[in-house]
Amino acid sequence: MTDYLPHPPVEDIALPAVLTALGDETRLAIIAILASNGERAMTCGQFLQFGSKTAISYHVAKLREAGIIHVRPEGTKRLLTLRRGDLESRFPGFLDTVIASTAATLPYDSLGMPEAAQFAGE
Amino acid sequence: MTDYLPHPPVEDIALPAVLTALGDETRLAIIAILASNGERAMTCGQFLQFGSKTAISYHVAKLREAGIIHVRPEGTKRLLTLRRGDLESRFPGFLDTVIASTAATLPYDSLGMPEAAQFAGE
DNA sequence: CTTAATGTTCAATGATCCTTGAACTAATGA
DNA sequence: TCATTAGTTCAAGGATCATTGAACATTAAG
Repeated sequence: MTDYLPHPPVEDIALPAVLTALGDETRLAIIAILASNGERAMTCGQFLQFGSKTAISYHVAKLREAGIIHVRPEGTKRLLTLRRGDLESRFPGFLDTVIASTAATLPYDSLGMPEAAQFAGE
Repeated sequence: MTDYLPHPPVEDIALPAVLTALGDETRLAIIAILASNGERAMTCGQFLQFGSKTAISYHVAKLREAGIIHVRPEGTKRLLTLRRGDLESRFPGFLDTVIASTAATLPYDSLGMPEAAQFAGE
Protein backbone atom coordinates (compact mmCIF):
# COMPACT_ATOMS: atom_id res chain seq x y z
CA MET A 1 0.00 0.00 0.00
CA THR A 2 2.96 2.27 0.69
CA ASP A 3 3.53 4.40 -2.37
CA TYR A 4 7.23 4.70 -3.04
CA LEU A 5 6.90 6.44 -6.37
CA PRO A 6 4.70 9.41 -7.26
CA HIS A 7 1.47 8.45 -8.99
CA PRO A 8 -1.21 10.99 -9.89
CA PRO A 9 -4.51 10.40 -8.06
CA VAL A 10 -7.36 9.28 -10.31
CA GLU A 11 -9.01 12.67 -10.46
CA ASP A 12 -5.78 14.23 -11.70
CA ILE A 13 -5.31 11.87 -14.64
CA ALA A 14 -5.51 14.14 -17.67
CA LEU A 15 -6.64 13.02 -21.09
CA PRO A 16 -4.05 14.97 -23.12
CA ALA A 17 -1.28 13.56 -20.92
CA VAL A 18 -2.62 10.04 -21.33
CA LEU A 19 -2.90 10.42 -25.10
CA THR A 20 0.60 11.85 -25.32
CA ALA A 21 2.01 9.04 -23.21
CA LEU A 22 0.34 6.45 -25.44
CA GLY A 23 1.42 8.18 -28.63
CA ASP A 24 4.69 6.33 -28.72
CA GLU A 25 5.18 2.87 -30.18
CA THR A 26 7.37 1.64 -27.37
CA ARG A 27 4.97 2.70 -24.65
CA LEU A 28 1.99 1.44 -26.60
CA ALA A 29 3.70 -1.94 -26.91
CA ILE A 30 4.37 -2.00 -23.18
CA ILE A 31 0.73 -1.26 -22.43
CA ALA A 32 -0.50 -3.84 -24.90
CA ILE A 33 1.67 -6.53 -23.37
CA LEU A 34 0.72 -5.55 -19.84
CA ALA A 35 -2.93 -5.78 -20.86
CA SER A 36 -2.43 -9.13 -22.55
CA ASN A 37 -0.91 -10.39 -19.34
CA GLY A 38 -4.08 -10.09 -17.32
CA GLU A 39 -3.72 -8.88 -13.76
CA ARG A 40 -0.21 -10.20 -13.38
CA ALA A 41 2.45 -7.62 -12.70
CA MET A 42 5.47 -7.42 -14.96
CA THR A 43 8.96 -6.03 -14.51
CA CYS A 44 10.92 -3.51 -16.57
CA GLY A 45 13.31 -6.24 -17.54
CA GLN A 46 10.56 -7.99 -19.47
CA PHE A 47 10.50 -5.11 -21.93
CA LEU A 48 14.16 -4.94 -22.82
CA GLN A 49 13.22 -6.17 -26.31
CA PHE A 50 11.98 -2.62 -26.88
CA GLY A 51 15.06 -0.71 -25.81
CA SER A 52 17.94 -0.29 -23.37
CA LYS A 53 17.50 -0.35 -19.61
CA THR A 54 17.70 3.42 -19.64
CA ALA A 55 15.08 3.76 -22.35
CA ILE A 56 12.64 1.41 -20.62
CA SER A 57 13.14 3.21 -17.34
CA TYR A 58 12.36 6.46 -19.13
CA HIS A 59 9.20 5.16 -20.81
CA VAL A 60 7.96 3.47 -17.65
CA ALA A 61 8.32 6.76 -15.81
CA LYS A 62 6.31 8.51 -18.51
CA LEU A 63 3.51 5.97 -18.24
CA ARG A 64 3.52 6.22 -14.45
CA GLU A 65 3.48 10.02 -14.45
CA ALA A 66 0.57 10.03 -16.88
CA GLY A 67 -1.37 7.76 -14.52
CA ILE A 68 -1.50 4.79 -16.87
CA ILE A 69 0.48 2.29 -14.88
CA HIS A 70 1.33 1.68 -11.26
CA VAL A 71 4.89 0.90 -10.24
CA ARG A 72 5.70 -0.91 -7.03
CA PRO A 73 9.27 -1.69 -5.95
CA GLU A 74 9.82 -5.26 -4.87
CA GLY A 75 13.37 -6.12 -4.06
CA THR A 76 15.52 -4.79 -6.85
CA LYS A 77 12.64 -5.10 -9.28
CA ARG A 78 9.71 -2.89 -10.15
CA LEU A 79 6.31 -4.47 -10.48
CA LEU A 80 4.27 -2.80 -13.19
CA THR A 81 0.50 -2.98 -13.41
CA LEU A 82 -2.04 -1.22 -15.57
CA ARG A 83 -4.29 1.19 -13.68
CA ARG A 84 -7.26 -0.37 -15.41
CA GLY A 85 -9.87 0.52 -12.83
CA ASP A 86 -8.70 4.08 -12.45
CA LEU A 87 -8.62 4.66 -16.19
CA GLU A 88 -11.98 3.00 -16.68
CA SER A 89 -13.60 5.18 -14.03
CA ARG A 90 -12.07 8.34 -15.43
CA PHE A 91 -12.36 7.63 -19.17
CA PRO A 92 -14.93 4.85 -19.56
CA GLY A 93 -14.18 2.50 -22.41
CA PHE A 94 -11.10 4.37 -23.49
CA LEU A 95 -8.37 1.96 -22.48
CA ASP A 96 -10.26 -1.04 -23.81
CA THR A 97 -10.65 0.49 -27.25
CA VAL A 98 -6.98 1.44 -27.31
CA ILE A 99 -5.94 -2.07 -26.32
CA ALA A 100 -8.23 -3.59 -28.91
CA SER A 101 -6.98 -1.21 -31.59
CA THR A 102 -3.40 -1.88 -30.67
CA ALA A 103 -3.85 -5.61 -30.89
CA ALA A 104 -5.34 -5.20 -34.36
CA THR A 105 -2.70 -2.76 -35.45
CA LEU A 106 0.72 -3.07 -33.85
CA PRO A 107 2.92 -5.87 -35.16
CA TYR A 108 4.46 -6.74 -31.83
CA ASP A 109 4.04 -10.42 -32.54
CA SER A 110 6.86 -9.74 -34.97
CA LEU A 111 8.92 -9.26 -31.84
CA GLY A 112 8.34 -12.76 -30.58
CA MET A 113 4.85 -12.99 -29.13
CA PRO A 114 2.94 -16.10 -30.26
CA GLU A 115 0.22 -15.51 -27.67
CA ALA A 116 1.85 -14.04 -24.60
CA ALA A 117 3.20 -17.46 -23.78
CA GLN A 118 6.58 -16.31 -22.56
CA PHE A 119 5.06 -14.36 -19.71
CA ALA A 120 3.56 -17.42 -18.09
CA GLY A 121 6.51 -18.80 -16.16
CA GLU A 122 8.54 -17.12 -13.46
CA MET B 1 -14.74 14.53 -54.41
CA THR B 2 -11.47 15.85 -55.77
CA ASP B 3 -8.88 15.59 -53.04
CA TYR B 4 -6.77 18.74 -53.00
CA LEU B 5 -4.88 17.96 -49.84
CA PRO B 6 -3.12 14.73 -48.89
CA HIS B 7 -5.16 12.50 -46.59
CA PRO B 8 -4.00 9.05 -45.51
CA PRO B 9 -6.27 6.26 -46.73
CA VAL B 10 -8.18 4.50 -43.96
CA GLU B 11 -5.91 1.48 -43.88
CA ASP B 12 -2.89 3.71 -43.31
CA ILE B 13 -4.29 5.51 -40.29
CA ALA B 14 -1.91 4.57 -37.49
CA LEU B 15 -2.84 4.43 -33.83
CA PRO B 16 0.36 6.00 -32.46
CA ALA B 17 0.00 8.88 -34.91
CA VAL B 18 -3.63 9.37 -33.95
CA LEU B 19 -2.81 9.30 -30.24
CA THR B 20 0.04 11.73 -30.73
CA ALA B 21 -2.15 14.08 -32.75
CA LEU B 22 -4.81 14.03 -30.04
CA GLY B 23 -2.30 14.49 -27.25
CA ASP B 24 -2.45 18.24 -27.51
CA GLU B 25 -5.04 20.41 -25.81
CA THR B 26 -5.58 22.65 -28.79
CA ARG B 27 -6.16 19.78 -31.20
CA LEU B 28 -8.31 17.94 -28.67
CA ALA B 29 -10.46 21.05 -28.34
CA ILE B 30 -10.79 21.31 -32.11
CA ILE B 31 -11.89 17.70 -32.32
CA ALA B 32 -14.32 18.06 -29.45
CA ILE B 33 -15.96 21.07 -31.06
CA LEU B 34 -16.08 19.44 -34.47
CA ALA B 35 -17.76 16.44 -32.85
CA SER B 36 -20.23 18.61 -30.96
CA ASN B 37 -21.15 20.22 -34.25
CA GLY B 38 -22.65 17.10 -35.75
CA GLU B 39 -21.96 16.51 -39.41
CA ARG B 40 -21.60 20.19 -40.22
CA ALA B 41 -18.24 21.26 -41.57
CA MET B 42 -16.36 24.03 -39.85
CA THR B 43 -13.62 26.39 -40.98
CA CYS B 44 -10.20 27.12 -39.51
CA GLY B 45 -11.38 30.59 -38.68
CA GLN B 46 -13.85 29.19 -36.18
CA PHE B 47 -10.97 28.01 -34.01
CA LEU B 48 -9.02 31.24 -33.72
CA GLN B 49 -9.98 31.32 -30.04
CA PHE B 50 -7.34 28.62 -29.60
CA GLY B 51 -4.43 30.33 -31.32
CA SER B 52 -3.13 32.42 -34.18
CA LYS B 53 -3.94 31.71 -37.82
CA THR B 54 -0.55 30.09 -38.17
CA ALA B 55 -1.03 27.91 -35.12
CA ILE B 56 -4.45 26.73 -36.22
CA SER B 57 -3.16 26.00 -39.69
CA TYR B 58 -0.39 23.95 -38.13
CA HIS B 59 -2.70 21.97 -35.87
CA VAL B 60 -5.23 21.37 -38.61
CA ALA B 61 -2.47 19.97 -40.79
CA LYS B 62 -1.42 17.64 -37.97
CA LEU B 63 -4.96 16.36 -37.56
CA ARG B 64 -5.32 15.88 -41.31
CA GLU B 65 -2.00 14.07 -41.67
CA ALA B 66 -2.92 11.74 -38.82
CA GLY B 67 -6.16 10.88 -40.61
CA ILE B 68 -8.46 12.36 -38.00
CA ILE B 69 -10.07 15.11 -40.04
CA HIS B 70 -10.80 15.76 -43.68
CA VAL B 71 -10.04 19.16 -45.17
CA ARG B 72 -11.76 20.39 -48.31
CA PRO B 73 -10.98 23.79 -49.85
CA GLU B 74 -14.03 25.85 -50.71
CA GLY B 75 -13.27 29.31 -51.99
CA THR B 76 -10.71 30.82 -49.68
CA LYS B 77 -11.92 28.66 -46.81
CA ARG B 78 -11.18 25.13 -45.68
CA LEU B 79 -14.07 22.93 -44.67
CA LEU B 80 -13.11 20.63 -41.85
CA THR B 81 -14.94 17.43 -40.99
CA LEU B 82 -14.21 14.59 -38.62
CA ARG B 83 -13.39 11.30 -40.36
CA ARG B 84 -15.82 9.58 -38.03
CA GLY B 85 -16.61 6.61 -40.23
CA ASP B 86 -13.02 5.94 -41.13
CA LEU B 87 -11.87 6.11 -37.54
CA GLU B 88 -14.77 3.98 -36.36
CA SER B 89 -14.00 1.29 -38.90
CA ARG B 90 -10.32 1.28 -38.08
CA PHE B 91 -10.45 1.73 -34.30
CA PRO B 92 -13.99 0.81 -33.23
CA GLY B 93 -15.27 2.84 -30.33
CA PHE B 94 -12.07 4.77 -29.95
CA LEU B 95 -13.13 8.21 -31.13
CA ASP B 96 -16.39 8.08 -29.22
CA THR B 97 -14.66 7.36 -25.93
CA VAL B 98 -12.18 10.14 -26.56
CA ILE B 99 -14.96 12.60 -27.35
CA ALA B 100 -16.91 11.55 -24.28
CA SER B 101 -13.82 11.78 -22.08
CA THR B 102 -12.96 15.17 -23.52
CA ALA B 103 -16.42 16.53 -22.87
CA ALA B 104 -16.18 15.35 -19.26
CA THR B 105 -12.66 16.64 -18.84
CA LEU B 106 -11.64 19.65 -20.92
CA PRO B 107 -12.95 23.01 -19.71
CA TYR B 108 -13.53 24.43 -23.15
CA ASP B 109 -16.85 25.88 -22.01
CA SER B 110 -14.61 28.29 -20.15
CA LEU B 111 -13.77 29.57 -23.60
CA GLY B 112 -17.30 30.61 -24.37
CA MET B 113 -19.31 27.51 -25.17
CA PRO B 114 -22.68 27.41 -23.39
CA GLU B 115 -23.79 24.44 -25.47
CA ALA B 116 -22.28 24.83 -28.90
CA ALA B 117 -24.82 27.52 -29.63
CA GLN B 118 -22.52 29.87 -31.50
CA PHE B 119 -21.96 27.33 -34.25
CA ALA B 120 -25.58 27.30 -35.28
CA GLY B 121 -25.73 30.40 -37.43
CA GLU B 122 -23.81 31.20 -40.56
C1' DC C 1 32.37 -9.75 1.87
C1' DT C 2 31.89 -10.09 -3.05
C1' DT C 3 29.38 -10.46 -6.94
C1' DA C 4 25.39 -10.32 -9.66
C1' DA C 5 20.82 -8.59 -10.84
C1' DT C 6 17.69 -4.75 -11.57
C1' DG C 7 16.87 -0.19 -12.23
C1' DT C 8 17.85 4.94 -11.71
C1' DT C 9 20.23 9.24 -12.53
C1' DC C 10 23.00 12.33 -15.18
C1' DA C 11 24.89 14.82 -19.07
C1' DA C 12 25.02 15.00 -23.90
C1' DT C 13 23.01 14.75 -28.41
C1' DG C 14 20.00 15.09 -32.30
C1' DA C 15 15.20 15.17 -33.41
C1' DT C 16 10.73 16.88 -33.11
C1' DC C 17 7.26 20.11 -31.29
C1' DC C 18 4.68 24.45 -30.87
C1' DT C 19 4.62 29.27 -31.38
C1' DT C 20 5.56 33.66 -33.59
C1' DG C 21 5.75 37.25 -37.23
C1' DA C 22 6.49 38.42 -41.87
C1' DA C 23 5.59 37.51 -46.40
C1' DC C 24 2.83 35.20 -49.53
C1' DT C 25 -1.22 32.99 -52.43
C1' DA C 26 -5.79 32.52 -53.81
C1' DA C 27 -10.53 33.73 -53.96
C1' DT C 28 -14.13 37.21 -53.09
C1' DG C 29 -16.32 41.75 -53.33
C1' DA C 30 -16.81 46.77 -54.01
C1' DT D 1 -8.68 47.53 -60.23
C1' DC D 2 -8.02 47.58 -55.39
C1' DA D 3 -8.92 45.89 -51.02
C1' DT D 4 -10.50 42.18 -48.01
C1' DT D 5 -10.90 37.56 -46.40
C1' DA D 6 -8.93 33.05 -45.31
C1' DG D 7 -5.36 30.43 -44.95
C1' DT D 8 -0.35 28.78 -46.13
C1' DT D 9 4.61 28.91 -46.09
C1' DC D 10 8.98 30.03 -44.20
C1' DA D 11 12.64 30.88 -40.91
C1' DA D 12 13.65 31.36 -36.22
C1' DG D 13 13.32 30.31 -31.43
C1' DG D 14 12.82 27.89 -27.19
C1' DA D 15 10.96 23.68 -25.26
C1' DT D 16 10.40 18.99 -24.91
C1' DC D 17 11.51 14.27 -26.53
C1' DA D 18 13.87 9.84 -27.00
C1' DT D 19 18.21 7.67 -26.99
C1' DT D 20 22.90 6.59 -25.37
C1' DG D 21 26.76 5.42 -22.15
C1' DA D 22 28.76 5.93 -17.78
C1' DA D 23 28.25 6.01 -13.11
C1' DC D 24 25.52 4.95 -9.30
C1' DA D 25 22.19 2.70 -5.71
C1' DT D 26 19.82 -1.10 -3.85
C1' DT D 27 18.71 -5.69 -3.01
C1' DA D 28 19.73 -10.56 -3.33
C1' DA D 29 22.72 -14.59 -3.57
C1' DG D 30 27.00 -17.23 -3.00
